[in-house]
Amino acid sequence: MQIEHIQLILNRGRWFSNLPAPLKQWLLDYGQLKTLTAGQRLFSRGDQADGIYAVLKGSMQVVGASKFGAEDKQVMLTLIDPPDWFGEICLFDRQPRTHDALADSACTLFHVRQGMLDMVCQEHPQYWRDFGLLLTQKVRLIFGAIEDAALLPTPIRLARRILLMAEGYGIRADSGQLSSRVLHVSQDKLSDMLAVSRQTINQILKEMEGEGILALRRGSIEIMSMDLLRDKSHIK
Amino acid sequence: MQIEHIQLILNRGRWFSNLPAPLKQWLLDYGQLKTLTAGQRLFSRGDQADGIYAVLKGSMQVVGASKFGAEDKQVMLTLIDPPDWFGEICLFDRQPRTHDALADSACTLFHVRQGMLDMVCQEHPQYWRDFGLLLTQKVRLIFGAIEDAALLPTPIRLARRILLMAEGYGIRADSGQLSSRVLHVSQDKLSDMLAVSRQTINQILKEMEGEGILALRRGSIEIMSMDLLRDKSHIK
DNA sequence: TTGAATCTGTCAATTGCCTGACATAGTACG
DNA sequence: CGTACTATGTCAGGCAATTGACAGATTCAA
Repeated sequence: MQIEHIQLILNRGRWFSNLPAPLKQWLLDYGQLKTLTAGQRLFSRGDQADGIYAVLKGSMQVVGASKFGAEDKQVMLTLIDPPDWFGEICLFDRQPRTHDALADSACTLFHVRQGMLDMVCQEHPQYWRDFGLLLTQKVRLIFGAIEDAALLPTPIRLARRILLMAEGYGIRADSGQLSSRVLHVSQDKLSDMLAVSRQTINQILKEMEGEGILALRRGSIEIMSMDLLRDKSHIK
Repeated sequence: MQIEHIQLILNRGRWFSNLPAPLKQWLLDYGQLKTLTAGQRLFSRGDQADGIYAVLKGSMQVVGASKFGAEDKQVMLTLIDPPDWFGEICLFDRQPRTHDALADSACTLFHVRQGMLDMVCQEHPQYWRDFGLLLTQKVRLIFGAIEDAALLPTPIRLARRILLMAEGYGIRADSGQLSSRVLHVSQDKLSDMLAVSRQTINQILKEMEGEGILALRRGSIEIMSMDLLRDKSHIK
């Protein structure tokens, strides 16, 4: 993949596009490409961290697995699409990874190693703030999701989640631009994301299909009316 | 309050106690005391941020309020006790406050203004990393809470929350030391924290009282057996 | 001291969601 | 090409948690 192409993809993300030019250039110079096959594991919870990643192609899923009572539930799965970054928590505290990261589909990642990051932050400590911005962006998203989970009925939460996914979780540089109408996500994964059963998700999706908001396919969802979806989400 | 006393309190927190000495000193020099009466509001969601706070005396509650359907539910309430800090998200991104902050009881806070923090970070940009550590500490706690909420049955979640509160959320410098046996929290607030109804909380607490784990009082809970509580939490 | 407010304790009725089960339809792969 | 696998769609039974209601207890303020 050409460096210009990488740059083009990354610049679509709000975080990267607002970075100071020297740091941008530095990341482009010292980052490495890494490819994963579908289902391949990148790291697991508890692993020693080694840097941060951006998704250039395909998508990654971030999963918190449970070991309680021999069950194999998983939770708070997030799908990470281009051009978003992940793995930045450990950058600061050098503690182990908090989640598992797996390739949802065949992936091309952009990897910047911990040692490299340490170097550049040693030389330009003001960059710590820039990496902090990556963190706060994610923290604000999480707080929103937590409140939704606690306060809203499931159908509205689902509508909001679909809306968020379609709009790139609000962290795209071109936020005003037209959003993607087709989401490649199974009902099964949606149920993991919202921590409700697949049956419940299916029932609500069917309702929304009946209301002309969505069209359901195998492994994907098409948004038929952004306006109706927004209404359902109770967002102005 | 004497500066030595402030220092003594703050040093009990893991974040502050591990700070580089010059930053510690600087915070002590430029921070200001602020007192709140019980119930007084410090800031609200959407407010322009002005720096970070530590609780020296009393306790603060951090609340996310809802405006959905004219209901007045509140969620993800966290009680912040001495010597813990809050308000650090906005430090990085200068965005509005994500939550409301109110005095749970009469409070003495230690306030370091945004302008001051900007100054010191301008001069010593490596301090951004130290403030980032405050953020990651909180992010890791939140991830834990999210997983618990999604995977565990309510009685276990409640046991874990009580254990966490008793142990200062694991962010005390003296983590090995004996934990507080009496928690000053109403059942009502616990229900907000776990996003379940007060009745359910009461029922579970009564069960735990019957098992000899807790003793219930008006406005407070005494832990009778840390070991039994840990068993109930399924934590080794 | 008396009334208001807050917290605790408990009940009954209701419901939203889960578990489990099974049928169908696409997709991948030998 | 047919078998195995995965995802969707749907039903019924059961249960955990919610809502609503009310009574007693403690604290606060007038």
